Amino acid sequence: MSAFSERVYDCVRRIPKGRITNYGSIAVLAGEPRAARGVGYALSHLSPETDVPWWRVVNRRGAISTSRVSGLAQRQRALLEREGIVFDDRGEASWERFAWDPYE
DNA sequence: AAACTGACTAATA
DNA sequence: CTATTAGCCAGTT
Repeated sequence: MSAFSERVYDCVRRIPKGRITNYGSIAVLAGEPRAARGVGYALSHLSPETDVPWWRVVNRRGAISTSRVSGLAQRQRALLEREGIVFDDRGEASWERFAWDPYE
């Protein structure tokens, strides 16, 4: 496991319940501001029993980015709604309202 | 070492 | 608004 992935997982673990963030922010916190894709790749290889709340990470629009994996998007949305996140008609969450501020 | 892939973004048309 | 292009990084082949 690379140091970058370790930092990514550590940052994701810091996301409070009921909040969401995007891949780019995680990349910044991990020390690589342009590694959004790397973040996505790292999260896609997590073990089923991991303690990392990967479902709190969505794309820049506040929508589920796991569309490419069958069934996963639906599961992620269910997990988020279970924590209080609300999705609109377009399947997007209110970024202004649920975004995680790492400095709080 | 080079080419490919992928749960990304920003800029452009 | 959507579609396309091009950059970006990590990990695999």
